[in-house]
Amino acid sequence: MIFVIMKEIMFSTMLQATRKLERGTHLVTLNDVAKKANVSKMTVSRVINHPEQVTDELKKLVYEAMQDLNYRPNAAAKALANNRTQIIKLLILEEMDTTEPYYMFLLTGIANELDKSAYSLQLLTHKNIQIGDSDGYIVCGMRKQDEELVKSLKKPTVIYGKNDIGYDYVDSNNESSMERATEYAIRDGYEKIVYIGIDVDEPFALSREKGYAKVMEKYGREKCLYRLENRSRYSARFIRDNWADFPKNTLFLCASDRLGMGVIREIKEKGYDIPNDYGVIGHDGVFLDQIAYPHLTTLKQSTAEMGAACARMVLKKVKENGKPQGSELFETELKLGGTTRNQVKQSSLS
Amino acid sequence: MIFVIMKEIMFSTMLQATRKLERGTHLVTLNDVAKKANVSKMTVSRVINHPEQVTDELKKLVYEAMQDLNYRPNAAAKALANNRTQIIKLLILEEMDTTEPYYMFLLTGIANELDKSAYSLQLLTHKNIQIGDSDGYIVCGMRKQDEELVKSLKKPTVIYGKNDIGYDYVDSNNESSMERATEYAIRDGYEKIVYIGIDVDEPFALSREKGYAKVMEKYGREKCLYRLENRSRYSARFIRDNWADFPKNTLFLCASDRLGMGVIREIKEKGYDIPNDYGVIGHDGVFLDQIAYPHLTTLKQSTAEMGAACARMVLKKVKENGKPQGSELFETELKLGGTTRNQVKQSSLS
DNA sequence: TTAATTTCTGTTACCGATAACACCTGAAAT
DNA sequence: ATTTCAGGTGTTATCGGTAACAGAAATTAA
Repeated sequence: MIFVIMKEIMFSTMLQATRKLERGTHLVTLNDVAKKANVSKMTVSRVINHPEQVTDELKKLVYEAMQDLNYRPNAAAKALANNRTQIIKLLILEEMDTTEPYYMFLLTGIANELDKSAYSLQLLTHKNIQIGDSDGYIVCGMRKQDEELVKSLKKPTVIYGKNDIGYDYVDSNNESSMERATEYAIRDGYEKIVYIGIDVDEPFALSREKGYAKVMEKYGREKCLYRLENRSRYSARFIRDNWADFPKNTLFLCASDRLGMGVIREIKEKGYDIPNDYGVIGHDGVFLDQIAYPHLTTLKQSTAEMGAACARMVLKKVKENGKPQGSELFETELKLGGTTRNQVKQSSLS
Repeated sequence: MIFVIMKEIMFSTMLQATRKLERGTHLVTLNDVAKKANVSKMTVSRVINHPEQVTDELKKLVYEAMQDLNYRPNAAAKALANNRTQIIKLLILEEMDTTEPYYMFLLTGIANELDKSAYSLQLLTHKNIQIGDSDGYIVCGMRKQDEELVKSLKKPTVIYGKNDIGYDYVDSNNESSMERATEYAIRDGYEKIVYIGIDVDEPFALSREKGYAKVMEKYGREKCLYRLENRSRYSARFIRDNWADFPKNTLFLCASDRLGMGVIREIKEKGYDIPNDYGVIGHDGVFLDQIAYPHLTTLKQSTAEMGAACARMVLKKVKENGKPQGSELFETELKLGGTTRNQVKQSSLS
């Protein structure tokens, strides 16, 4: 602030109050850099956007000038000239109050990455879908019924979550995640491994089931797979209603921490010990696992990193005029809590 | 969208491919509206920004033209001309993984409101404070140690949360919130009301305590007030360690749902009944109250509305060149769960 | 040595909006 | 009837960048 004020005083003292100064205070422009480096502003612009077209010598001069003046490009001007908006819209199609709070981490990851490219974010929820101008979209929580909407988007789009409609996406490697968990459960000495999945016909749910099924077959264990709505009271009720089917030394492998919490609650209610009598493993590892008591053993997603990856992917796609980017899968981390016995050497895991 | 395609076809058919069309596709500009309405673009601009300077007759023409063409102002151009950025930065100074997920709701509220004014959001966290260009700031989770940082901001700033440093803010009415809860607890027949607060020296914590204290005095009850770090394991341990002090028919009034969860857990652990033997009331009502079993009776904050209010306040402040806006307090809603007896007629509450 | 390229840099026009100014009307004042 | 003035509208320059083109210098080819 002091600097700004000083600058203003200096100028008005010099009676040089140009229109530019009256209007605004953006300090350093391309022009300033250009003057300092004794080149045209086009050259400076090239150094930034097409450095290969500029001599090393000039590039050096320009870089130094930019450093000295602490040049920061004006996103609005850039946007206007490129016919871009410098905005990426994030569509959240899920009800947020029924969902776990990992969105916040996802958002943080996205936002930090966008910032680096002077992009900003607009958040749209199912309640507020004003598909205005933007350079691209990131879509989360997409279900089958949202496909039409997503297909109607006219700009580069990346989906957070595997999908069947050929869109570029970023996701956790749900299959390998559950493989690892199942393997761990078996090695941790649990006899029966019951899978409690989420009752939606979506790729993420199917992948998780597949991971479980694969390892159970590999070990010749009997599969035991259920599907519930993703709410702790349903998993609690499920345990209560089917208690006879679950002998001691059973582990419940849950497709979400939320389901895991219901399971824990009900086992404690029955007076059994976790992890000795029964084990529980959840999935997501964002928040609920820490709220649970004992802390849930869970598969922790790298939510913020995945957000960053989404952002990088859309931006790249924007730059390359919508060119397909494929997909990116992130491994989860098995985070041990107090709901498993944890007698396995971590190093012995694949 | 059909409209878009048609328009493109029309133009190319007419072999009128101007440079504008080659470069981009922003459809309708001020100029287009101006032509359609037979006025200059300056008039259109005035209709938008200074309608009082334009005849009703022309205004009508212009509005119609805008409607017909579905005109959407170009935020980048506007930003550039006004020497603005059309960006508001949100600073989250708290660790998000120790905090409840209400930020997501806050964010939604902010984002929706900003959208309406073609503003977008940039999210900054304590890990990533790149205070670049923006027109204003919204700050959340500010603690004493952050005051310097906040004071160094050079643009209109609104704080989410009451503060002592004279900044405009939006917050829940924490005092009246706890007054209501205390009153309710008493009327619901609990003999002893224990307050479990959060151990930070911040206005929100103090206001909540004050609300409790006030009503306890009013009813001539003995105050019993503790402060803990905001984690469920601490409140659980606290209950365990001081169990002797809590006869049956005690209600624990907690400054957060998180603390409330620890209390519930420990009471259940001891084998007592909630809500008959003991009562629990939490605060926040964003997410954890629904995870708790039984559901927590809590004071639900209007988080999204407060977010919207923050956004409106910064935008107003930006428009009015930083003019102070005062503060805005939102009442919480007493949301009854299974942790209180709920024998009180709601209507009898103040 | 001169013509033909290639490589690099500068000039111009433009993106879509706005403030300042110029101008033009008609009503009020003299 | 002429001057003043106010309100209402159009013109111009500008915000800070970038693409397209033009032009100069350095290479290469002949």
